[in-house]
Amino acid sequence: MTYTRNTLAIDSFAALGDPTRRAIFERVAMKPASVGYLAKGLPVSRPAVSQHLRVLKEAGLVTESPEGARRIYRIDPRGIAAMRAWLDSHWAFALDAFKEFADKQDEEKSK
Amino acid sequence: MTYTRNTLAIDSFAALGDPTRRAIFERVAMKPASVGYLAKGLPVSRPAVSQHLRVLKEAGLVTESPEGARRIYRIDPRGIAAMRAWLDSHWAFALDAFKEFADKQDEEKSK
DNA sequence: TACGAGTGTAAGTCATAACTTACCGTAAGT
DNA sequence: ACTTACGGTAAGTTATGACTTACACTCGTA
Repeated sequence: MTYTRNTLAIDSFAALGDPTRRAIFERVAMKPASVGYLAKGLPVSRPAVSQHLRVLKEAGLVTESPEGARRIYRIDPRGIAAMRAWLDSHWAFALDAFKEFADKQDEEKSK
Repeated sequence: MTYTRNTLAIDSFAALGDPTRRAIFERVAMKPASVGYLAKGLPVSRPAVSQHLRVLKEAGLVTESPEGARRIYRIDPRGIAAMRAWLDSHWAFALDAFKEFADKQDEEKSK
């Protein structure tokens, strides 16, 4: 069952929902890194990191660029941009709706 | 294994990673609604919706307020705010890092 | 107080996905 | 060419979580 389109933002949420992937993403965001380097600092095997990086790549959150025998992973602005856009589309509305509700609550109390 | 704190933003990503929960959240964001009302518009049972709402509530994405026999769910700005903050903390850096990398790529090519 | 509407929770099932080990390909150095 | 470093993929295991049905609770109304 699919409820909506906008696959980039969607996949990004699912991708960052996993704690291991979020840890990998944060490390890559701090500094571009290879698979082996990332695996050394994490409690999972190298193939696991490799698999997570593929998911992050497909979600538009990181990019891969061969550098000799290694492959350096870097942060990709597209995924973050898509998520920001999705959040912003709800943000203003969320504030309005909540404020209106809060105001009504106050009216109830002061009756 | 837990990698980091900031549980609100973290739980929010995991919560919105599920397509059914994202659908529920989007509907609640558009208009406050009861559990039964939401269930009628979705391909899952009412208890399933109830369980999803609990996850969304614990992630700070919705609030619950009894209204007679019903419980009305509304959007909660805190979850979205936490996610925006998390994203923004990576956003500027992502752009910088990516731009720098792109520039280097250009230098390589023009050698 | 009895009843119907609305909802949360418990328990169990099943699909998904996160992880492991084993294997194979590719690039650089001797 | 051989070897070593690096990393993706396959296959299998296991834990997680999304879903169902059954049950219990609360609130308003007759």
